[in-house]
Amino acid sequence: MTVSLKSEKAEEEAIVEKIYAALINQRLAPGTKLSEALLCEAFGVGRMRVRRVLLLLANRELVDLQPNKGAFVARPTPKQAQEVFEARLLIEPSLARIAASNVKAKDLKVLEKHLIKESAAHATGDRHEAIRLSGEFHGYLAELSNNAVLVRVVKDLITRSSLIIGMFGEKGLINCRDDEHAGIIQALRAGDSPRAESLMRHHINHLRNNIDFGRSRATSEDLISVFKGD
Amino acid sequence: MTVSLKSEKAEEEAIVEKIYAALINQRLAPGTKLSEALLCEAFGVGRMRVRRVLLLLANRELVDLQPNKGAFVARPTPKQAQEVFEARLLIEPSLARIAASNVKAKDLKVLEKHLIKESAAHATGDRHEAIRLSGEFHGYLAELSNNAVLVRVVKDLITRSSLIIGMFGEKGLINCRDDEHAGIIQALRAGDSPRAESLMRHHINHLRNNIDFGRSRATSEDLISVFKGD
DNA sequence: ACTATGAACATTGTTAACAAAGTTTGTAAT
DNA sequence: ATTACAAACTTTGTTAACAATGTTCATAGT
Repeated sequence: MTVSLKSEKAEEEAIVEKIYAALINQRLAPGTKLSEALLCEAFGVGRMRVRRVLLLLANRELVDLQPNKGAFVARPTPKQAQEVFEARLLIEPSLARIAASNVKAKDLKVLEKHLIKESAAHATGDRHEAIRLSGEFHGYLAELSNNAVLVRVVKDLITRSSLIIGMFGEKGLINCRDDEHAGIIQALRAGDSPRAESLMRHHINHLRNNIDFGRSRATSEDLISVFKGD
Repeated sequence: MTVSLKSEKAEEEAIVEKIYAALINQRLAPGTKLSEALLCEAFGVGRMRVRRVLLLLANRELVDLQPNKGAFVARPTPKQAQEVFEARLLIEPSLARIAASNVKAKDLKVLEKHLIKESAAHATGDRHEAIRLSGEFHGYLAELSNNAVLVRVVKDLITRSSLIIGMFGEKGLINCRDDEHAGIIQALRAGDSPRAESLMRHHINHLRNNIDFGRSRATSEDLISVFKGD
């Protein structure tokens, strides 16, 4: 069975990653209750494991742990939402600048291939996939820094951004305009650090301006169906 | 209204904070074993509580959780250490820039009072206290951003920096030269954002350059092995 | 009908016993 | 004396039962 050297630690991290993915995909809407029993069922693990996972997610402010009530997908407040984007605005442009001096030919290949997928998602109007791919793009860029600390921070911010978009929606139709991503890739290829930084700054500003921090819309989904494939 | 629950939640966070403080104070050296029984005794709480605290600390990479062996204060690798300082170099100068436009008169008062304490610690040669106060200074500055996300990130980096200094020591005698802090405060008072940013960048560069990433200092573990031959 | 009350139910939180792995200690053989 | 091995001990990891809290639902009274 599962008792092998595959340490329970890794399995636990895998569950965290799955929930991460579900949050980014917006298959788990803010406010959704994450009941222990259902998660045990969904992942086929004991309650203790599930509770640890929930604690970790709560620590990253992705779920809200209410005493004696249970765990719920976090519902970022307008204040928190703005903080997240302010943080991204502070970090990611500098990251893009660093990326422009670190980037290798093979990285550019990966990014360009990714960009094609993004365009396709936009073309077919697959909104969730577009959001997921957009986050992935920003994650790839962070990884070009070769800095695990920054990668971790940015990935957390990206995940929270998905929650935020789920909470507050978007004013416009598009979330990450793929042509802006294309421009950033162009700057990277040219090794033009200042331009990469500037483009990223404007890009995140666009993202932020497209979010309506005013009112929130919360929905709920069924847990079992969300993790059916796992 | 249940008082017990609130206090328990707070109590748990309080334990995390206490260990945080001990790490910053360098009263807990890297590699030190944090046995569950000992921590239960020290804080007068159950084992479950302690395990949760350790999980949270591990999540922040402040402790190393080795399966079936226990929890140990993290021993940052040279690579990790450089990543931490690279991250600080990327974030904190921008933070100083923002702080310069946000700072109020009362904030300046707090910072100046703090600076006096720092000078005193340096004067009396209280190295641990100086390190603690230096970290606190950087934390205060982060708080001027009014951004909980960034505050959290920076405080984690500061705590890890203490571990790093504990691991790799410093080439020079001084860790955070209080006169550099003084210069930053001066720039803040003048509302000179570019200067605050520039000073902070140089300051963190000095910090980093004072750390010898090459070899790690002896820890308690090493001491045991040293005494084995006697 | 609608609200209020309380009992039955379900879920979360805690504790304690148990299992498993690691560590130390003592003994015997070379 | 040193190494190898095994038993006793200690520490961590898991499980399951229990306690406490929250939720739902049925009933009764206005």
